[in-house]
Amino acid sequence: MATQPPTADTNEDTEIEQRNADLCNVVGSIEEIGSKWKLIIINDLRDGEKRFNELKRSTGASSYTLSRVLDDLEKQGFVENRKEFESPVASYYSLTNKGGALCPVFDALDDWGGNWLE
Amino acid sequence: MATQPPTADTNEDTEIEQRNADLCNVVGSIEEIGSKWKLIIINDLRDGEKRFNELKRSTGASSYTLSRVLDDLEKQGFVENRKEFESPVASYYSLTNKGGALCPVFDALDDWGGNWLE
DNA sequence: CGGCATCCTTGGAGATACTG
DNA sequence: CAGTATCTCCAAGGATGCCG
Repeated sequence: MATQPPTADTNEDTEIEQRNADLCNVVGSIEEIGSKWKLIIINDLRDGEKRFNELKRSTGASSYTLSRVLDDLEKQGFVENRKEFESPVASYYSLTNKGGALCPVFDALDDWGGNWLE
Repeated sequence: MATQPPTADTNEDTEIEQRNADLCNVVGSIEEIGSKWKLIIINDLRDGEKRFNELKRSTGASSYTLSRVLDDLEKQGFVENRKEFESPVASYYSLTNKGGALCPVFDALDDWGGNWLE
């Protein structure tokens, strides 16, 4: 992709706008979930429903952080919470469709890691 | 960070290790590039070579941040730097193979954004 | 143009302790 | 078990200035 010289820039603007339209999705996505804990937690929930302390153990997040991030993810619509009020309270977290739709992203990450990590 | 549990551990560890084996690639990847600016900058370089101030404009990062993150990315092997010392110095940044191999991740993000953003 | 050096503010996040 | 409440600390990152 050679940078076009400033001559005959008729198409350049639209090209750039086109590109921005392209990249906006990525940047927007990054703004939404581009933080370490969000990514790790969402990824961890790909296995299916998990409870609070289970997540705490598997992600290594403190309960404070976990609580906050889960709350955030729930508000953003990535995660669902289901509570059972019997005996010792149990609350289960799982991905919504929106959250589950991120699987290809993690698959790609997994793939990349397999080739380039270590 | 290896927190030693005071009480003798159960066979829970093997379970966790098993899980880590599965998720390690993803988590490892996230640990390496799971920060907003790194992702945004790498994504921005997918178009090809860009110079410092070009990146500064297109990413919106301050020169301080941009400089730091680029430096980091270079050390991590995601980004390459090419300098031209003539006239006003020019330095161009581009993705290495390792960095370019992340394209599928961004494609997946782009795809996701297209469906779930806005 | 590229990019450090500084100062300063914010919040991300660990540790710990406490409740329903 | 599933959180909430503090307290605290440190790194991320904006603003600004300077310099080759």
